[in-house]
Amino acid sequence: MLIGGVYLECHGALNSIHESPLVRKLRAFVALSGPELDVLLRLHQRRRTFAAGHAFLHQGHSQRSAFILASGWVCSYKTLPSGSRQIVDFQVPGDFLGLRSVLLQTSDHFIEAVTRVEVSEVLPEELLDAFTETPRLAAAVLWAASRDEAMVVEHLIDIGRRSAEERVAHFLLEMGFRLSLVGLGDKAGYACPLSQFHLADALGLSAVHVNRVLRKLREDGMVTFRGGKVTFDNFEKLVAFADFDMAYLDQERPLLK
Amino acid sequence: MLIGGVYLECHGALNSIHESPLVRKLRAFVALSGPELDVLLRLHQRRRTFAAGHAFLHQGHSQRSAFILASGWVCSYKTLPSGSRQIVDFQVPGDFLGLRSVLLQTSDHFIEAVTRVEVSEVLPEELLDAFTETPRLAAAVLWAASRDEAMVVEHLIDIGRRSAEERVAHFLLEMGFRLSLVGLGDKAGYACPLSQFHLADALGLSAVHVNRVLRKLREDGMVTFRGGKVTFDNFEKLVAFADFDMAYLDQERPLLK
DNA sequence: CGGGCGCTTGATAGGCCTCAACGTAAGTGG
DNA sequence: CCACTTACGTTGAGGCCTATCAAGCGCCCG
Repeated sequence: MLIGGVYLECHGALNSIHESPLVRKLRAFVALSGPELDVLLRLHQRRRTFAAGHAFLHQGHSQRSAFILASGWVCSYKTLPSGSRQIVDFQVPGDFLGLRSVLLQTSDHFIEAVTRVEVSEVLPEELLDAFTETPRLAAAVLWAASRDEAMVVEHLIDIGRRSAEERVAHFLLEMGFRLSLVGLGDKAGYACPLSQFHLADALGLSAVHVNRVLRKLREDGMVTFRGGKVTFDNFEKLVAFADFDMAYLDQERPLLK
Repeated sequence: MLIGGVYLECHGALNSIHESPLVRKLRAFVALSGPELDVLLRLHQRRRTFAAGHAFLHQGHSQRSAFILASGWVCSYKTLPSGSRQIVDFQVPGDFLGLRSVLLQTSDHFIEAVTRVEVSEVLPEELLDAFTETPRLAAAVLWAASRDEAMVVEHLIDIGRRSAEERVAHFLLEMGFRLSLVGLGDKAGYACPLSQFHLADALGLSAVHVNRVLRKLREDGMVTFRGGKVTFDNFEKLVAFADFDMAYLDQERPLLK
């Protein structure tokens, strides 16, 4: 997809475990020891690539693998008989995919690549071995997974009780914050490969209305969504307008010493 | 609250572990052995009662305990600065409360008693001990917790992509199905202590509109919500109308042998 | 008996959807 | 190199769905 060529990717093999977005994210929560880094490196062995638009996990399938997202964006969604779809969440580099469907054996939604993506496939045994071998690592991963679930809840509130403008503003901030955890964004903005249709499907709006709302937010000098980039024109104003609470994402000190 | 007196409660001490709604629910997933029942009994020791309307878990607090809900309904919600609130989920007898906030240490929402409730308080050590002692039990509990999370996702779709009528219909069916797992409801209906305001806050609607929608559903002969009771006047028609998928809740055979 | 809470119903307003047309940019094949 | 295609973005008109405001009813309880 690569809109306008501004979309960042990290090509090639993983030269060092320190390049992994997952490692970068986990380090914000827990200081990782040498053996723990070794285990993480082991989990990154089986690299795979999927083309943009490819759905690689299907509703109802008993999925045998989990994936660590190395580069690119994916989305998980459900469809309704009316034909419309609801995007439940987006995943960005450093996120786990299908963690729950390994630990338990339900895949109740689709997962589709938004851009071309690179993932590391993790077999169930490998994951369980890694967790028993390094419990602290398991705690850190589950902590991150739980934070993702907290965001699904926040997403629900977004849709249930906020106006269209607030929804869009809140969503753009949230994605920015998640990306900043893996070094792919800051208070100035970030590269975003999503179309206005993606926003619409995620926020329960029509694409037409998303377009109008984006124009309004741009004209109000808060945020610009254009050409595959999100630019925060006035970060503080946007945070106030969207009632964005960074507390539930902000983890200053490592969780475990 | 006890609307109309029809609301069912199980009073008094737990005479037998078999009376526990949690045991009843877990049994649908896994055949429980004697030792496992003993462990469950141990978790039920510390009984507590909360009055209707009492909020016993607060946003931001570091909660030290989990609870097993024995009787009554509770709801978990978040509030917005505008004053409105979004109910994320309801819990009914047999559900765990605050499981995540024990395993990890975040409580990002409120939990409030809808009716007078009876709970068993479970200390973190007790829970972790029980899980290491009987891993199959841990799997069953996590399975149930995962099913609850799947319902939050379904709830999100409810709000994002369904009309008000479909939302209400889908919600009433979902609660009915959850209650049937613990023997508190069937295809005829169930006792429901919720007010129309509760429905509104859960479904992202105004109470006034909920009222109109309920009238419509009643006049169309599908479901009656009145006097603390939900009556399915035409179960099949309602399921079809709401596009209710029982697959993700329906667990015919036990998960583990 | 008065007051509060929940339910009910009507009138009005507005947010968001749908339909529709057009612009722009990138990819494709002759 | 250009016509064609496709995808995404933009803008307008009209209308439905749902919120808001407001008033009244019934019931329970102090």
